[in-house]
Amino acid sequence: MKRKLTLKLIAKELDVSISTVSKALRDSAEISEDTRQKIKAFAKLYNYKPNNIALSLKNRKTQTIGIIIPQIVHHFFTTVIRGVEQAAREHNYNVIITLSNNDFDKEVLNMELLANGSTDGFILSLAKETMQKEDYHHLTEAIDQGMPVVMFDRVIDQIHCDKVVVDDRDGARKGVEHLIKTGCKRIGLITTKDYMTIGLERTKGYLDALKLSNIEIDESLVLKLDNLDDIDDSCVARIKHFLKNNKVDGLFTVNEQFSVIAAKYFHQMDIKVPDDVSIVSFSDGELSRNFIPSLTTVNQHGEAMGRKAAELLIRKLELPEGEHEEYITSVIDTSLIERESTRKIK
Amino acid sequence: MKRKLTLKLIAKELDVSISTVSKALRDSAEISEDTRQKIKAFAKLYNYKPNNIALSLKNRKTQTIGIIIPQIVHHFFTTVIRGVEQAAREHNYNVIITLSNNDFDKEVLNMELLANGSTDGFILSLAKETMQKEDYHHLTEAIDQGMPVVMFDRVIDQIHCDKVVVDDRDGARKGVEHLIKTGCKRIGLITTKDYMTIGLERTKGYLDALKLSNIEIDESLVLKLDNLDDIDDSCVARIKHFLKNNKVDGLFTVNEQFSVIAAKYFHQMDIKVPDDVSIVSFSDGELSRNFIPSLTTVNQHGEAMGRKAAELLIRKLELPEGEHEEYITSVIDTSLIERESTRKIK
DNA sequence: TATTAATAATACAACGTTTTCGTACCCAAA
DNA sequence: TTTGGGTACGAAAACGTTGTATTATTAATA
Repeated sequence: MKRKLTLKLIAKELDVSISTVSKALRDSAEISEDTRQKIKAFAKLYNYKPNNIALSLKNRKTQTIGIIIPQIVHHFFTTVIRGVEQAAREHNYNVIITLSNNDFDKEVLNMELLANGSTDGFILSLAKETMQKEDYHHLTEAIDQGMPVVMFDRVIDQIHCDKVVVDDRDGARKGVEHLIKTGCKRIGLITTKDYMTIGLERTKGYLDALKLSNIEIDESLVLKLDNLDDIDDSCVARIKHFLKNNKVDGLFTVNEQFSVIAAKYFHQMDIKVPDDVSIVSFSDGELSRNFIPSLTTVNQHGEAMGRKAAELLIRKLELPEGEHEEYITSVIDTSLIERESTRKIK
Repeated sequence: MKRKLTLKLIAKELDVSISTVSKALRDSAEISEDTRQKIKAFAKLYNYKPNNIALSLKNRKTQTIGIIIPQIVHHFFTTVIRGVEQAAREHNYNVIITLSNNDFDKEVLNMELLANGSTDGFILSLAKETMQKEDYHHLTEAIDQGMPVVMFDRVIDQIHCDKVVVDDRDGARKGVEHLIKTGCKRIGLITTKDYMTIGLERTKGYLDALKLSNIEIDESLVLKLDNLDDIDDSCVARIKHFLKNNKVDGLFTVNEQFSVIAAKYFHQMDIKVPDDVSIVSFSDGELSRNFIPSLTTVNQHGEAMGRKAAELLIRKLELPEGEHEEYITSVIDTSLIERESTRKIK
């Protein structure tokens, strides 16, 4: 490991003081044209770059915002990140990302890493395990310490901070209503256990849609699974079992994966999509787009969420010291993307 | 923004010196049991956490390693990240990620962010645009400055640093040989333009396999596309056009997406996979696994790559000051995952 | 010639740590 | 009473910056 070039080193080399070097490089008028040029030339030659760590310490500001997300494979999170990065760039902030892998301990660790100096604030979506445990001490701690936090997507009410959520309930309603409009009568739902708030909300939307169309609710058509991110064999088995025992002509699932598993099952059983059964899933991703048939989905506008989250965060960051604003929960709308897994509306 | 608790604040509050607080918190024997307890209790109560920035500055070490990757949606990169994180954790390093989005400027920006203090070293895979431009000044600069760098996957020879690559050529050979073994005679290749080294290497592997089996090489069966990550309509059109004009009974593609596009076309044309045409793609991901039929792929062992990259980096980081070791290029093997898009070997 | 004003540079403190070195105090041994 | 040596703490430097205050030098004015 070589030693990096510092102001001190330059100063010594050119036989001037550190302050002189610093000022010359920042084009201060205090320094004579001569010395300034000399110093700048030297710095350029040896490629001097100020040390960010020192700057952060001095300014008590890092100009970076952190993102903590459970998983990165999801197309949705990718779009969120893009949104955050756009907004960040516009306001001259950098972005770094850490993954919790849906693991509680890792989430805590990452938060501590980001909260203890590396970032000015962060944006996070909770790990599944965290929601299961209902242990939010790391969050409240960070917030109490004055670290601005914005939660998105997987949000919980008990934590007081800015939030950006998608209108899960309404999105699910839209999706299910589309199934109804295209002629489905017996609509199944594959969702997650209720501790996942987004699953819960989407379930509500499903129920809303049925009620609005005066379709009787049949509890046996609802499957609540424990697993959201790591689809395993037992999960696949349960879905197949569910579909075998409950004939449906429409299916709404709270994520892509569930839909794909179902579609594979239908394909295997020679049940035609969308003729025999139509499918709509929440969350638009690569799978939905590329599947045969391509899947009709409820799109979450991740980029808009990311943007909004970053803007909320930056607004907090740039508040004058001591000032404080009310927390906002911003609701991002959804939209239906019609593809081949549903019939056309006549 | 509230002010965070510091040693100085604690010292003032308890009317001792900063040194005493620091020592007490680190359980120094110099401090009496009494004072130590008092200070620790106070720190705990108000949740004192040392400021990482200050520590980094003092120690001239951040204990974090950075990852710069072009895109995050790819399952492959996710597995690499996982590998890096595992190795990092074992050696007590943190990991932060930034995305270049295949954009040259962004790659440069991110490198500067990470190189100027935020990390002790980084692991990167080049952006497509960077390879196109062949402008590597940011890399050489960082390396010259003594920042340890490990490149993976998308690597170029001209840069001197540790590297972790997959045996692209051999992997492609394996894939194409599998097609040959299962009875394919006219095997097409969809690859990228030659500036993408990985595309080039995989093309070589394709040629190797044909030569080894004494199959004549037909240039018209090779399609070189300009686009690797952002599949657009023109890309889809070119693939369809290619497949329409060149009847093949086997197809090898350098990534999942190309295979999926081809498979969709075959489905549309009522060409059966694998009966009429078999498909093998490089890079195993979610798409391959979930497609109908699921795709036979050449798996890259991303996790192993990540691990290796992190280990190489950390080894460099922990080298005593001034010492220097030879650069290593580590080649990670591939393996074939047989699925439904190829026929069984008899 | 003495005073003032401008110019050009430097010293110093601060950001939050850790650590080395000092030092004040007390008690025992000489 | 002096010396020696623990014990318990504090002062200060260092990491790399920046900005304010200060000083030294020269030029212009009274």
